[in-house]
Amino acid sequence: MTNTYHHGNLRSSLIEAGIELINKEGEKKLSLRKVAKMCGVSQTAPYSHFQSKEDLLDAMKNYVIDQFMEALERGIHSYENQKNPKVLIEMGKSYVLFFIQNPKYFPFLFSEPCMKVNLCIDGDDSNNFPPFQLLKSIVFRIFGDAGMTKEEMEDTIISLWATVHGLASIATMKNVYYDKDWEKKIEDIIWNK
Amino acid sequence: MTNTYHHGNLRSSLIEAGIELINKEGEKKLSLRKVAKMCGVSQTAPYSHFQSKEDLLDAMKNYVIDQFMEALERGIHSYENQKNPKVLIEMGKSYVLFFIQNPKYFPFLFSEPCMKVNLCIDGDDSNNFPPFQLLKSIVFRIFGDAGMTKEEMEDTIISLWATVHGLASIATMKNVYYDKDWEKKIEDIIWNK
DNA sequence: TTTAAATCTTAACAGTGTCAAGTTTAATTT
DNA sequence: AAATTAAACTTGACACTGTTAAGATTTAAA
Repeated sequence: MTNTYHHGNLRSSLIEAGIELINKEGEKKLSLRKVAKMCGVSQTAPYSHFQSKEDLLDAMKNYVIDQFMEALERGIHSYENQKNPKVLIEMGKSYVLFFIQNPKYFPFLFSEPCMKVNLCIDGDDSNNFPPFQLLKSIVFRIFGDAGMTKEEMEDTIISLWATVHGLASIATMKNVYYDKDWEKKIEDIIWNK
Repeated sequence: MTNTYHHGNLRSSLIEAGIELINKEGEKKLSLRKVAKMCGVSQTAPYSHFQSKEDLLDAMKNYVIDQFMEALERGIHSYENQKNPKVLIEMGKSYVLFFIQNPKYFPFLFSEPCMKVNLCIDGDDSNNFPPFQLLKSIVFRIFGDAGMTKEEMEDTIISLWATVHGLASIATMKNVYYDKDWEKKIEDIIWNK
């Protein structure tokens, strides 16, 4: 049939076209009208699937977060013994590496984050930013039975996240010049903790 | 005289009005026209002083960087012995504290930075991002004569910056919930390095 | 088969950055 | 002191933006 009025897959197409634009030109140059045109659809068609531009951006972020979580979990499962503290190092490496491989995702995810992050040790995790929730659960799994106090675990969690997140931030800043191999340097630094 | 045609101070007024807007509503809601209106001047008047909106934003960032540098230097000089490694901790605390006190400045300065950062140990520092140049020079001053290799110093510099920058990033994310005292937690974490 | 709902369309609105051309004031030269 | 030039501003216009309103087309439900 030659029906071109209904796209069929517009919602996910818009998300993927949007992410393509993010990787090409960054969030600042992304416009709803461009994304719509990429999908061969009128300017206002997206409003059948998203309340606003911000709403589409949130959906795109969730799409990226899913990929991010998969990368983190691949790193974590490189050790069979899930109580080996080395899994934290692998997670950290995966964290930084994901953004080195997808530099545009870092400012996109973290400039105006779409999700809540609860740092409190006994805080509600059900709506927590998934990567952070994952870090929290792993620290608990490794150190919870090992006599570490809650306060020490909280310090560990925040410190780990700060270091790794800071490394990712530096490694992906487009104005940072560094002539050596980031991956190696990051491994060095994470190991020396 | 009743001359209101020439503003007299427009360039700096635009910068300050722009920063006021950043603090009120963030960079995303800042428009050239709003800033111009705040200064009681027409939409295109800013073009006599800045080539583009981006150009004004860069000037605003440099204005903020000056304040930032002052805060860092106040922290550094809390010890008279400038070779005491504790000055690095004071610098780190000042770094994070500056952004806790001015949360909107963090995404503003680092989302699309206006200056180059050269991480290479022997790199050219003349055009380097001033706060980073400062960190580099202090690490050199403290550890340069103390038998530390260049490679170790580079590790130290990147690691310090990553940790402190990561802490600032976390502490200022508007979606991060944390019910305790950030300043104390940051002190804990920086000291435990 | 009619009705309702979902998905799309065009037309229009106010707001944006920026250019072009002209006006007013200040500075410089004669 | 007068004339000229340059700097700092103005209005008007352009293409682009997010978003709303009202209507058209297709699919799903009754």
